[in-house]
Amino acid sequence: MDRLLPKVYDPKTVEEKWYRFWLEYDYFHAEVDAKAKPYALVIPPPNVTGKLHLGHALNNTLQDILVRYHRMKGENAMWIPGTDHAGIATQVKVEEELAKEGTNRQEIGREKFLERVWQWKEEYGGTIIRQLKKLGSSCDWSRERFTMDEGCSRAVREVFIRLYEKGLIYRGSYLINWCPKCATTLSDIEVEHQDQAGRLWHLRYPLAEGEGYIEVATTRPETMLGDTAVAVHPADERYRRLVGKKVILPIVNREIPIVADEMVDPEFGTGAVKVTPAHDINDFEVGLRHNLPQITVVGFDARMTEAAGKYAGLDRDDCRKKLLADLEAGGYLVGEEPLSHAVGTCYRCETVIEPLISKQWFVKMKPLAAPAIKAVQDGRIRFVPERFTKIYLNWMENIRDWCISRQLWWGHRIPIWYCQDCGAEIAAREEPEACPKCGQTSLEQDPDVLDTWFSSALWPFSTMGWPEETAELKHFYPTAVLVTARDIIFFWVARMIFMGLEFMEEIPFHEVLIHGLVLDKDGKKMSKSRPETNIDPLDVIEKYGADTLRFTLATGTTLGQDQRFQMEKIDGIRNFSNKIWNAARFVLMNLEDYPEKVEERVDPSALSLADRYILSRLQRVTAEAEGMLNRYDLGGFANLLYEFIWSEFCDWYIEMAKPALRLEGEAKQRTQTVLVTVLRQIMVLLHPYMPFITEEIWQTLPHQGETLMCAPWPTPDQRFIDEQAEAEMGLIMNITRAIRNIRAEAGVDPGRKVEAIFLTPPAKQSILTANQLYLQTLAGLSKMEVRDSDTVKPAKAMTAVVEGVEIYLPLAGMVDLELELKRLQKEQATLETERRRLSGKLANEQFVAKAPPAVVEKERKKLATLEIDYAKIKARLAELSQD
RNA sequence: GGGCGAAUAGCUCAGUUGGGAGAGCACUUGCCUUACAAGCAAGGGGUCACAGGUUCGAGCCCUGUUUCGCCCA
Repeated sequence: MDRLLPKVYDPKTVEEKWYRFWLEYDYFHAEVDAKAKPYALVIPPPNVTGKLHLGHALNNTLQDILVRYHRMKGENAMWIPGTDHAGIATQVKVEEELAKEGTNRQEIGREKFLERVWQWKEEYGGTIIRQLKKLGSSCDWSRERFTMDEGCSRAVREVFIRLYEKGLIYRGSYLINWCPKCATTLSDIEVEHQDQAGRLWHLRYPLAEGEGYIEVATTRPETMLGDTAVAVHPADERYRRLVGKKVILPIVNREIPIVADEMVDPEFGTGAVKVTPAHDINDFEVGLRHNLPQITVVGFDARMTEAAGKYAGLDRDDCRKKLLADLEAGGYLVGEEPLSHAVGTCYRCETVIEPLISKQWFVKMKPLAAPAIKAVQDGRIRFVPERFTKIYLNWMENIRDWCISRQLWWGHRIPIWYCQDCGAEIAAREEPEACPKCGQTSLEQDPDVLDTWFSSALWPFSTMGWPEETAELKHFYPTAVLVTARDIIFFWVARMIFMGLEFMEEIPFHEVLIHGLVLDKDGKKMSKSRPETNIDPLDVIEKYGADTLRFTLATGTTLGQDQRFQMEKIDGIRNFSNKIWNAARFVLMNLEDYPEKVEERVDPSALSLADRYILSRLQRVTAEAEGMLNRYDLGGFANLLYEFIWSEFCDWYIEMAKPALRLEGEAKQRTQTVLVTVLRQIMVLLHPYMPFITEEIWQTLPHQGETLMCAPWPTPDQRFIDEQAEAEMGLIMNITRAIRNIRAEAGVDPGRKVEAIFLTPPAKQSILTANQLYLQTLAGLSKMEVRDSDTVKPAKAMTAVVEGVEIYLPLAGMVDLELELKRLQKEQATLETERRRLSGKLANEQFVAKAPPAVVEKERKKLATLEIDYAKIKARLAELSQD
């Protein structure tokens, strides 16, 4: 039987082998099965703009952990993968490519351009899928989707038409956010507010009648060309008498009214503001309330329009300079002050947004938001961590209508046609042949496309075949949990919720798991502008393996908290992988004479202390680990397993198994059985985190079944929970540590075996004698003697006291009296501090009266053992001082 | 301006109903001990940001302050 493994774990070949194996046997695929408990996830579809980054790696690792865990629990686990067409982002990328070739989209035309984008999608979409596979993601690849594939597109049209027919989609002229560089509208949340150092200019507008003026403050003087009023707060005494009067707009010489509106903050600036309804959202609303004209002075190209008079054609920034000069010359500019203020910028290209009035398509949000608010309020959808509930609700409760049309070519074309003859507006699922009103055939489709997030909002049900009433929808919808980062709660999570409720009449998922971002080693966001901070997950996988990357990311996860990514951590987990590998090597090396078909039921009545201890701990870890998974403490799980494997299984149990394996017959076989049992169960528990190495090892160990990924998830076996074994083992461990400590401090050569004498109360004698083998091996003892406490103490020896057991190491010729005194004095001091603390606490009547009895009892016991150890150390010190 | 998060060992971070301050890395010392030197053993290192309060008892709960980060307006 050749089961020997190489000394250093090589993830590369192993990972490729098993992923191919899983695919070949179709283990990732889930069928609709009415008898099974469904567990469905839909992937947050990565943008086809480029490659995956570490944030994606984290996101998909967490999802894969959950899916694999639930699959092993016997649930019908299904994970739908896919990608997002990412309208603006992708279009920009392809346009950049065209620019390099010396052309642009207008030149090659819409059709050719779209062909190019599809090519791009094929290339990068493919890359993303390959990356997900490298990571080990157990997605059902037969269900892979794309937000612009035929099915999703059909769902988009269906949703649009239904909302349109319900009156929830409308077209109208409103102030929208315009990105001059991307040349498209943006929704409110696609505008990012950046604090910039700006200026606040004070301008004087002369009153139309009589002397005097009103002073306004503005950060955008160039828009004054489009001013149609000045506004003050109705309660502002300073201006009360001016309300209703008129001022002359300088330079332009237009007469505009002074109006009173609650919007104005009397504290800010001069308390009087210029009103430009065509270029500011607040002003726009003031304009509507007061019936003010809208004069557009900045155009779609960010240049001044004809309405700007002599400034027409100037760039908005140049216009500002020139205008300020003119205002100053005319005596209208009375001052300026520095001001830090938030400027709206495009979330894709960071260009300053121009608010403009434009005719666009909107979704009416209030009726859709109401049920989406309720679903979260009444707990049908739960955010994890809980604090994100408030963020969601706050946004949803203050939601404004959603501008969904984009002046792009890449996306879902708006399913509206305009009759060129009668002007009718026709909403249709498929291209209509003739106008239903006038019968003419010259129809033109709206040139715009829909916001990318419109299609991703449908993802949980469009991927399952909606609007057909498919078996998938019946079985798998709603999905179990949505796993995502907090930055797309508004963009995506919120919209899926209201779309799901509207069209499926059911929530899209029961829980929303929000994880943190992956930051660089300095705690900053990784960004494209600082490529040196960007770590490519594929490079990490190439060098260290996917298991290591996954475990590193998972172990750093605390609910909703960001994590820094550091290569030192990767090294540590790589070492952990190797540790597991070598533990498996050890077990396999010791299975030569282990019968292949051995009955592996461990008999609890015939086990050594070490066996009982590790089996008991295994049950506890199994129980605790599952609890952690169920409350999404995925980082806690990783740390628990790390600690259990490295320190309890490897450092203690395997070390104790070594002498046991040198025994003959049943004793040896029992140890082999326990080693195999524990290691195999560890592989099962760890599989969702490290699918590859665990499968490799599991397959090499005696096992049942074809693949670990479908092996049953273990439940703790109460029969093996053994408090006594844990306590006794604790004593053995503490004694071992104490002896090792003495040896190290006395400078005993590590290879040298020494003699030990234990003076112990009768209750603990049998524990020591029964576990002689372990103590001798682990502590390096040549022989050991166990005596009653009250027998004669060895004279020249190093000493320690552990839980009432006195340890004497008569190190012939090596006992340094001074050193020993120092050691014992230090130990005495430590015990003394602790003893004082405890006795003080217990002397406190309030504590004894008010603390829970269990706590008091615990402290009493602690003090009791402490007192004994303390007394023994003290006595020993007295003895030594006498000599 | 409003909201949220963070502040714990030199560094990065855990710490789940309030009851013994922990891990990894780094550091010191000694070991190639037949699974693993990507390892083993032993060790040093903390006013839990600050100030109050509640409590028998606070890293944890309450109030306020400071610094950093994020979101919203």
